Amino acid sequence: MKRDMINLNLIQNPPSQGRPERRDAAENRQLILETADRLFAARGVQDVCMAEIAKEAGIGKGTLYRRFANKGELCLSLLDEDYQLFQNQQLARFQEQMQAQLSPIEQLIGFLTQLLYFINDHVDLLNEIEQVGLDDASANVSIPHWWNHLTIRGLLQSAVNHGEISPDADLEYIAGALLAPLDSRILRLHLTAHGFTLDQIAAGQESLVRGLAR
Amino acid sequence: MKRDMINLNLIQNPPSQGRPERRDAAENRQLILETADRLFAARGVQDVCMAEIAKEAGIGKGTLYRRFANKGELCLSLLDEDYQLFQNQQLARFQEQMQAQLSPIEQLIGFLTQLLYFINDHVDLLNEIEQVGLDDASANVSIPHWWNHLTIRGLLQSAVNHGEISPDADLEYIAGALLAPLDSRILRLHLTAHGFTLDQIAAGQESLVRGLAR
DNA sequence: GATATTAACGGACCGCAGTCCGCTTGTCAA
DNA sequence: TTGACAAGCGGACTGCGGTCCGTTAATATC
Repeated sequence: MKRDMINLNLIQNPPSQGRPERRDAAENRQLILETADRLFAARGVQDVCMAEIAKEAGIGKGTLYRRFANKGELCLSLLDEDYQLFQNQQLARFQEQMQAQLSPIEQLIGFLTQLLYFINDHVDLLNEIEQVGLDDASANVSIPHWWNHLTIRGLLQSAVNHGEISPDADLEYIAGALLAPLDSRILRLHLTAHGFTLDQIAAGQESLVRGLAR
Repeated sequence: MKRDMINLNLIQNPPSQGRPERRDAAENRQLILETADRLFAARGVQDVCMAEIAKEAGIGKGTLYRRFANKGELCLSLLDEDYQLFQNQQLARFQEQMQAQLSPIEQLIGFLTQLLYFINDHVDLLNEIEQVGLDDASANVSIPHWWNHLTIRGLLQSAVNHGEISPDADLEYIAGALLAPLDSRILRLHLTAHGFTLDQIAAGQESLVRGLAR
């Protein structure tokens, strides 16, 4: 069975539906992204407010919010490039590993490790992204989250097909449970309050996944 | 080996250190708790703001914040009674189950299920509690979280001693990983966006725990 | 090039969490 | 009873995320 691993790519950098942005609007989008990137790098995502980004970019707050509905969406756009790179790297890895006949369980362990490091590298942006939409019912979940979930689910399904995991397993939930400790808020908790190290987490993940295989 | 399961009980309902509260202060604390409880019940935790609680209680905002440093702390106090009840119930359960010689793994599954339902019943309060302190480095973690973690860890340790789990396992991390999907924010995500049911989650948890046992 | 249309723009504005500080009052010792 | 003082008190204030709406200007059509 083929896994559904098309690069989703529908983060909303250019809105891509309706007619294209006016030139000034497109310029501002770029300007905002560059400004935000610079300010975030200098003083941390948490400590830079939207008004400041607008001011520093020399535009009004209304303009900023016309481009990006909220801080999370801005952060999502900022993450976009790196995340697409990550997706493509993983896709390439899967290709190699498939040819090398690496078992799905091993692939899953590898993916979770890679994901762990990626998330750790972008905790602050992701934190802002995940903060958004606690009331919004659906659309609650950021796009990266869904791709991660889908990928893990796909690997689990492969493992079932490969006989490594019982066909009775609830793959949908297991994927969610494996992903939960990688939520940026939880990860941060684990790293700071609990004092876990990245290697420790990677090892722990691995042992959990191995537990799934019989 | 005995598990460390003293009822922590040090939620800060009366502050319990330093001299006792002045009478007016204690009255206000009660008044605030009752008012908040009523408003939250009527319109939801998220939709009631601190100013409204103060106004409805007929006190100033400063007074409110003198009693409770932030909304999360207020919610924690509101949760206190129920949570202590929960703790005691679980402690009693463990007693029974120990006498019935139920294996630690089974006890853990039972505990996680009970915890799932408890958290589900109090998602809104917990959500507010967990929102707090993303920058605070330590003290980040709410007291309930620690007790839950400690309890799970204790049960895992018993399972190791009982030969159900490999002694090489990283119990500290595993406890964290099992608890992660029960974080109120993640649980809410799972219930709404993913559409998981409580029974599904309980079953999924159980299968993960069984996977840990060899 | 003139004109209409439609999106972009900017900044005043709102609501909420949390802080500050000058005023008031309970409590305890004399 | 009184007086001193720590604790309690209230509400104006700040900062931030996000919205609104009157004004401006880019494009499309003639």
